[in-house]
Amino acid sequence: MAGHLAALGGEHVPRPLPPPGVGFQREGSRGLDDPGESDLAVAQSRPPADQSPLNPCRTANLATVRLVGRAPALVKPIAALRRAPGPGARPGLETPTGSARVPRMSLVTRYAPSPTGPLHIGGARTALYCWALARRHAGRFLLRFEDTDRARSTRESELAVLEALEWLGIEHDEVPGFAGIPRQSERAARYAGIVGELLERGRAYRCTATPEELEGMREAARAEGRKRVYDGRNRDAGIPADVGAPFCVRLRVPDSGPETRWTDLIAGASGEAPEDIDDFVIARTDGSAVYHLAVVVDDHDMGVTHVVRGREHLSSTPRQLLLYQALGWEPPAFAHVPLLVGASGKKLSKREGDVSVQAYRDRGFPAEAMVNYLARLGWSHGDLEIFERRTLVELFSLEGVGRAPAQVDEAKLAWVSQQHLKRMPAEELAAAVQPFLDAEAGEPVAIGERLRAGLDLLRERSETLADMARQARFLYVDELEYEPKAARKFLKPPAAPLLRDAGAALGGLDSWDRAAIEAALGGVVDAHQVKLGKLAQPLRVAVTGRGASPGIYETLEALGRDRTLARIEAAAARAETVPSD
RNA sequence: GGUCCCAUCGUCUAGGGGUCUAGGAUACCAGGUUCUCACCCUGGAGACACGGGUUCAAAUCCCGUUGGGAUCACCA
Repeated sequence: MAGHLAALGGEHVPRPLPPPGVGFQREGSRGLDDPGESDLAVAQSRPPADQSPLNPCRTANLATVRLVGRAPALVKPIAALRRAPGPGARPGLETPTGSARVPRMSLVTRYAPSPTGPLHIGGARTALYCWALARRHAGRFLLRFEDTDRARSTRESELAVLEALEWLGIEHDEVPGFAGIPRQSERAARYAGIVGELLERGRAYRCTATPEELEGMREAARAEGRKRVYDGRNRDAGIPADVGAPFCVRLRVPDSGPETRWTDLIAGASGEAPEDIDDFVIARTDGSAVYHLAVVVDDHDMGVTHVVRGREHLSSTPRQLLLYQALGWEPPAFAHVPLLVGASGKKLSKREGDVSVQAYRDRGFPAEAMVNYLARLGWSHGDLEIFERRTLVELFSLEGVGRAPAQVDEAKLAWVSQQHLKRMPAEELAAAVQPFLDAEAGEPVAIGERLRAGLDLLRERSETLADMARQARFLYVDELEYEPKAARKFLKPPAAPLLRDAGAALGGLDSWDRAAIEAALGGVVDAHQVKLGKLAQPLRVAVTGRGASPGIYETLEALGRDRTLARIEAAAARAETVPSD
């Protein structure tokens, strides 16, 4: 957090890059097939010993140890990867021979949001993929704010985005040559210089066409069925800077040429015929640069090698390619991630409810679960369903990303969340529930040994941290409130003697542990000649106030002797006074 | 409308000509376990959008149709 925020302030905060290969799987380090205590890599439904290529638990190790590509036997022929025929072989990330176009060690990705609101989960997923790709290849993951929309961009949103990424554990690296996180709004001079250069070299020209003229051209183009709208009237007019009329700057787009086609790392062969592309504006009348120019210049200046971004940018990529060409720069590799859609099947929007990362955090989904779910939404690796960040970094590959849009399914998110809750280390779990506990209690709650034990019992019964905090109420509130329905059903006169005897048996215990409690209650059950349920249910309501809870023995153990006895007494008294119906 | 893209159970996905009467996960249903709830276990139902090709053989390749989406700005 500190790093992020300081960086935002524009100060240079050194964050040394790890040496190549450091940070993940290294030679000699523990392999994935060693079931470590914190490793969540679980291939559902496959025996652990299975060595099929689908089981990451063994084979993936080969690929990561030396940070080279997958073992040759496991990698599909590059050509077959994405139905990407024709020229421009897929820029291989995983070629075993090491002949990848981009040297692996220098792989650089970036996430470049417009700070116009909170980070939504679609953006978070894109950032996650960028981050995972960079980490997987020991490269760097950079951040940049595209805040040229001055009206809608706010510092507050920048903060919100940073906070969301921070929470998700998506850490960005320092951008070489920049102080803090680059903002487009601060780079106007650089863009202007580039525009000037393009003008000088004849790759761009000034155009004085008015909005009205443009409107006319649009109509004409439509009427004639022409693809290009701009008729090129000022293309060769050689309009000087001192025309005395307002002008914008347009790029001279070639009539033909291959530079508008590329092999997208996710979408496959992509592109558009150059003759369909207008001489588009690169600098507005007020001299400011247009978005496409800014991205290209920024990505180049930041040394970005792999542009991983949302699918909505796919159709503007040809124009950016044209810019790279005009500038004489080598374009990066592109990977366009399919959109995330809501339950309606439409693009994610406010209509679907609050889909911001913050909203999910506030609802109690652990960050690890969000990362897991989001990563798995559109990306897959065999049957792997539950995994942690570390595993994602070891296994992530653009080849595993699908091409179809994905829909958010809260039911599955809930399941993923529960799986993480079940396996989270105690320390982590305590830290994660703390805010929910406090909120539920209305005051700070201290997590002692007892409460921690109680939390443990609730892991497999909770889908979210909020859920867990709610169920744990009986462990930390002084005044127990009964669920009306449960109390009506179980706290009745016939239960009173059972409760009193249980209280007496429990009160006479020397040690307060599960075994002793079980023995004591067993005695009561035997004495009354009833089944355990007859005692367990009233007891459960007595101590938890609810009809459902973890097993009764461990519940009492976690609650502690004093509270247990007091609550049994209170419940027995209540049971006696309630008229039998 | 132009251009481009996408299409396997409700959802996320595996699949890349034969190994597919299509696998896994989730959700759903039934049963088991059981002091409740959950977890867990077992079983069930559930998909190649449609139509043509190519081929001895198509979920897989080609064309078309349908449906969905993105994008077409001196927005980002």
